[in-house]
Order: sequence, then structure tokens, then C-alpha cells
Amino acid sequence: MDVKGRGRSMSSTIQIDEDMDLRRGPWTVDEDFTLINYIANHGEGRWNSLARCAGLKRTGKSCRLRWLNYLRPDVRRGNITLQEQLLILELHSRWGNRWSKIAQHLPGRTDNEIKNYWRTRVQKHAKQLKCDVNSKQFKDTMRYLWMPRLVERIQAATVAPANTSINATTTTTATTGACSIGSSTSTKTTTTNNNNSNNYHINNNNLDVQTGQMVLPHGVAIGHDFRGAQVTPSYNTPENSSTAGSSDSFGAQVSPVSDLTDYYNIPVNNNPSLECFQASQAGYQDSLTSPSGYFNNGLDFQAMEQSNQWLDGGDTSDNLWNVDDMWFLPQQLNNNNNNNI
DNA sequence: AAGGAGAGCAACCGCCGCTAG
DNA sequence: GCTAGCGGCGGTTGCTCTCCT
Repeated sequence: MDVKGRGRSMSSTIQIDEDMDLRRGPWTVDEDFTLINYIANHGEGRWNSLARCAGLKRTGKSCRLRWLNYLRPDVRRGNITLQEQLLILELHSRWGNRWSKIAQHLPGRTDNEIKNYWRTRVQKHAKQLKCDVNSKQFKDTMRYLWMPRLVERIQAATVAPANTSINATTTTTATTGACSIGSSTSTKTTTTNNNNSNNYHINNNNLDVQTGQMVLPHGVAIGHDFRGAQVTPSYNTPENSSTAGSSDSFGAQVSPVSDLTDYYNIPVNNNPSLECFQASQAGYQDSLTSPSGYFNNGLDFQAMEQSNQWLDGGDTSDNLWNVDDMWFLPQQLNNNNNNNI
């Protein structure tokens, strides 16, 4: 097992609390092995007594954290897919820094990893845009620019055969037709790379190419009508699932997505989709506010241009934006806003 | 090739809520 | 009602790696 990671090394700065005889710092292979073995035999939970009984000189908290974030067999690390990125953006726009709640909708992902992802990728770009990550300005940028682009990329990757680069206007961006996807690696990021999860895969059927709507595990539909920058979220819930398949002009169609277990060999608890629905009922109205105005004052699009690799997981060869988009999209969003008045 | 800066991420810290005594 | 113990969560730290100059 690779326990080296890229963070703290195994050899550095392991501290021992003289009074409590507790170890701190990076875990050793032996400690990992001990913890795994103990949990395999006795199960998890009751972390303090677990730590003692297993003979680990660690706090219960430390054991719990190590297990949940690293050793658990179904945990996945690295290679956050486009679909996952989209879901993180969507859920964060709704719930804020509720990492554990967000993580519940990304099977195999830990709250810690999502939190790190947000801090290292998203917050970095907010900083480069010279706006606060919690500002409406930045949220609108995500909602109206980056999320639609993510959908486009997912669509492109879905439609295009592997190793085929796309250099054409996408069919689902009728009102944002200037968006080109000059991608030589657009299919790469959708091939989920699983270090230790044998059964995980993103089903490309989750994407409704006709509507441009993402339907994700747990029945959460990313229901934005990205073609018009009008946000119309919808969710596959017990209340509305009977109407799945019907649709409004664009965004309301909800694919009858099966339970998570169709996609992941991971236990699913409760019914997060209901929670999702309730959250949307409570707090989504303000997201309908037009972004116009923001794009003409304040946002540093040059900064965006210089730093647009974040949605590609740092792959700078596959930039999300090109210069045309920088100028076209704000204009387009303004137009849509005017039309919607 | 060297070194500095920034990115990435594992692990820790402190707070909060729950529960049993 | 009070308190201690515990689990869970979000924020933060600090170490290593990678990239850039």
C-alpha cells in the first residue's frame, strides 16, 4: 500500500507526547497496518477505546481521521472528474462550506479532500479575480461562466470518441455559440482513474445531451438551463419523480437515475436527494438574480484568462477559457438578462 | 543546476452538539 | 440541570513536491 502521499513524509517530525505517550504527525506503515487489521476484526467506531485496544499510541480522533480520509477501502483520492467538479460547485453554491454534506454526494470523496480542492483550486481563482470567494460576484462567475463551461466540456467528452479533439462549436450552446472547445485532452479527464475503487465509474448517461442537464448520483440534477444563463434547478425527488421525463422548454427534464448503488458499490444512507430538494426550495431564489453588471465592473477577466486551468485539475494544456469567451460571455449574459426582464 | 515560490494535501486544532451518568 | 466523554465538522498548519526563474 502506498502510504507515502505527497504531504508530510513518514520520516519527518513524528512527535511523541511525553506525558500521554501519544504519537503525532504522519502515520507509519505499521500504524496503518495495525489500524486496518483492528478495524477489519472489530469494526470501526468508539475511536478512543479502539486506539487503546489496538495498541496505537494515537488519539481516537487521529485514528478516526486516518481511517476515514485515507485507509477506508472505498476512499478515492486524486483525479476529481469534471462531473465531480460540477457537483462540488453546485452543492457549494447551495450549502457553502458544508464539506461533509457535500462529500455525502460524492461517493468515495472525503470532506477533507473536497475542502482541500476548494481551497487550492477555487479560492485561488477567487483571489486572482480579486474578489471574495463568498461574494455574489464570484458565485455568479461560477454559476454563469464556469459551470456552463464544465457542462460543455462534459458533453464534448461524452459525444466525442476517445482521443478525438473537438474544435467546433457545440450544439447545445445556441446562445453562446462563440464558445469553442479547443481541446486536445477533453476526453482525458472524464476517464476516471481509480486508485482503489474497483467499481466506481461516472456513467456518461448521467448527462442529458439533449437538454444539457446533468443528472448526478443521488438523483441530483444540475438543472441549470445553461443555454440561456437562466438558472432553473430541478431535483429528482419522491415528490416530483413521477413526472420525470416531462420537461419544460429546456431545463426541467429529470432523468430517472437509479440509486447510487447502480454506480458505486458503496452503502448509501438516507435520501440525500430529498435534502437537496429542500435546500433548493429554501435558498435558490437569489441565484436567479442576473449577473449583469458584475461582468462589466469589477471582475478581472484578464486574470481569469491567465489562470483558467483549475477546472482541468491543473492541466494547463487544456484551458477552459479562450480570449473570445472572456469578452463574449459577459455580453451574452447581459443580453439574456435583458431578454428575461 | 540552484533556489525560491506556490501548489497540494495529510494531519492537527478547536469548537460544537449529543448522550450517558 | 450539570458535566465529562466522545464523535463530527470546519478551519488551519506545515511539510513535501513541482514549477518557474
